[in-house]
Amino acid sequence: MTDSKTRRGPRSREAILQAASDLCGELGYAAVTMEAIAVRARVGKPTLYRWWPSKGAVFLDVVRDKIVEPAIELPDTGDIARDLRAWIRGFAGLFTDPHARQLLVGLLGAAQTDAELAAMLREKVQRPLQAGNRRRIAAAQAAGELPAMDPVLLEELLIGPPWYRLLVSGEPVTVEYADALVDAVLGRPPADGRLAGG
Amino acid sequence: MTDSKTRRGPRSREAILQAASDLCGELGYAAVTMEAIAVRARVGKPTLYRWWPSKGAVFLDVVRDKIVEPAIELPDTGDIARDLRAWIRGFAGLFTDPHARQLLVGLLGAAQTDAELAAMLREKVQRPLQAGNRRRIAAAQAAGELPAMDPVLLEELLIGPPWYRLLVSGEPVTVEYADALVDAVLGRPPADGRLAGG
DNA sequence: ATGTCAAAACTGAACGTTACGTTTCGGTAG
DNA sequence: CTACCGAAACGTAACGTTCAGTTTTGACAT
Repeated sequence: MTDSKTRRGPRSREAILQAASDLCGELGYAAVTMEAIAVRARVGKPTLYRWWPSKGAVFLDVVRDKIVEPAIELPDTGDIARDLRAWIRGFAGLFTDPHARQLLVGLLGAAQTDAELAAMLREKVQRPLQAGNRRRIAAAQAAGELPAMDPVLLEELLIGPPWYRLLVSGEPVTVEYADALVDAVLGRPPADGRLAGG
Repeated sequence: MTDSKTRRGPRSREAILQAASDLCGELGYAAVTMEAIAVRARVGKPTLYRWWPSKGAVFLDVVRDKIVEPAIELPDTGDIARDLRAWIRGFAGLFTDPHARQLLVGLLGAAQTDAELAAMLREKVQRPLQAGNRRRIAAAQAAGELPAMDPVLLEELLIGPPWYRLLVSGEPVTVEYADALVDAVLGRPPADGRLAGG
């Protein structure tokens, strides 16, 4: 029903997403309006609303296309420790880049008061990544390479703290933090040997 | 400097915070407006803006008075494992209660696009709690009761995942989840013995 | 203690502004 | 000719401020 073949997407999808992304970099997420996106993209407002029901929906696609898909997937080189480290470092890089940070924080903030948007965010961005990640973690656990616990919990021990820093505490998510986090969850001693006797 | 003795606060602070809290429960955070708060509290709009610069600022005080202070402090009974469990269970209870959830999620969402509000949130709510918690964790580590790692990281391993569930994944934060989380961070085996073989 | 008074702060209404989401109109391309 | 699209205009809603007119407050005089 929704649409299958002959449906043509918005003619200037790229221009619109680029305009939104640029405006967010220039003004910050909150100050971007649908009107401004339309003007910048040389598109009529009705066209914009035809394909995206809200500003949040536009930025959902911006984030999906330009941010998440290239950057946030648990790799699989066979060495789980290395892969987890690379994965969490990916979050760190994303959460540190000012532009990506603006986009993510603004979008997540909007999703907190827009259930529609939150649902789309989970379905279109989160869920597709989740399945693969958890399978990979469970396999490594079965091979005895990771601590035995609910794979979901293990995943959240790794990505929860960076998200917490991004959305709650505002502390920076550095590469060093990412590495310390992975080491802690893998049960390794702190890299600098501090408190080794505990 | 700000004011010392004869400064009188808003005459009907209680009525205003109560009105905001009630409206949030009835309509959801996003649908609450400053106008509606003023009407409900039988207060003029100028008075409202006189004491709170924005809707977010009002809800910051709501959350601080009614939610956070009574519920989110790491207790100190001498048994650190028990205390951590009670602490994280407190988060679970808060994140599960629909009213508290509305308030917290709405406020945090607004803080993502309002730097002023985010700063107040950290200063007035987060920072006061943080210091005590970290001291308590560090002391327990010194006594060998907790794994040796940066106390900040240990704290974030415990509260990061619940916040992640609240603000990102939307998964429920149950008491069982809280307990499993504490057990995992303390290095205990899963309570139900599942996956015990690794 | 009680009555009086000026200053402060309040309520309620109205205002201009801004962005929303929709509708209408005129031009263009197939 | 027809269908679509950009531009402009529209009504709605909430913003944050301004303006009377009224009530509360604390000080002082009786």
